[in-house]
Amino acid sequence: MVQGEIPLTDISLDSTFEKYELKFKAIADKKRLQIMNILTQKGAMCVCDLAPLVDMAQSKLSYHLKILLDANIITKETRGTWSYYELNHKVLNHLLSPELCCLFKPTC
Amino acid sequence: MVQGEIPLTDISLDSTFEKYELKFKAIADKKRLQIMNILTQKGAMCVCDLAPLVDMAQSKLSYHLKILLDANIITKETRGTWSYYELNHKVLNHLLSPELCCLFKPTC
DNA sequence: GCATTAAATCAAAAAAAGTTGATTTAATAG
DNA sequence: CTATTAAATCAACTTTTTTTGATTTAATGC
Repeated sequence: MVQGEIPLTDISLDSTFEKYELKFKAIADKKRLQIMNILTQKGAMCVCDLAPLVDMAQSKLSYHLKILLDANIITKETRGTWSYYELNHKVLNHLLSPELCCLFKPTC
Repeated sequence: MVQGEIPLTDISLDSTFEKYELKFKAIADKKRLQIMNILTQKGAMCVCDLAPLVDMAQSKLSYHLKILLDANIITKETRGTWSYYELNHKVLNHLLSPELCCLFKPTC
């Protein structure tokens, strides 16, 4: 492509699509939606307390939490030996319809 | 599990999560988001006209369109030898935030 | 009928995502 | 310092998804 003809709009759309691919991939999983739902009910939780609730081995759960964390769907706060994970409502509200967001609000 | 102790709520949540897994998986892909964006601009399109725009072989494009169609993100109407695909705005509006839906509206 | 075009489908291969059990890192308590 | 617990990471493996090129199905025009 000749200089000066770079389609700036397409490039930014492309990185927009990449951004949402990451986020939608993170929530495009039954188990991760279940994790999100439990975090909705319980607020912040550590891996060791979450594992029995979702019936997952620790390493598997850490793997799924990392995917949600990398997509900014959840946040992490480490206190001592524990890591507490929590839903990132701001990002979810930006992403999902109000109707769907209700799935991730304790009051709905 | 003993009869009568079936957790109805969890079962329905489970099928809810499965439903959204399918839908989010469909849109959790850069190429499919690009297809959706082009359908936003152009309205209904047939495979043969869409293929060069997204720079994809016919079989590959048909594969991705089928995934979007199965998730009800797009609709299909066959006229003669042609199949016209179109965005399903109703489903998208239910799924995505108004902010995000703008990505898939020609007027935004 | 035959040739042409559109699009779906198929099977094999490649790539990506998820699972498993073990190991590592790091904080805490004794 | 040692033992214990929490959680991340790793490597091998399995499963799922995507890609590719070829084939099939079906509609149209001659």
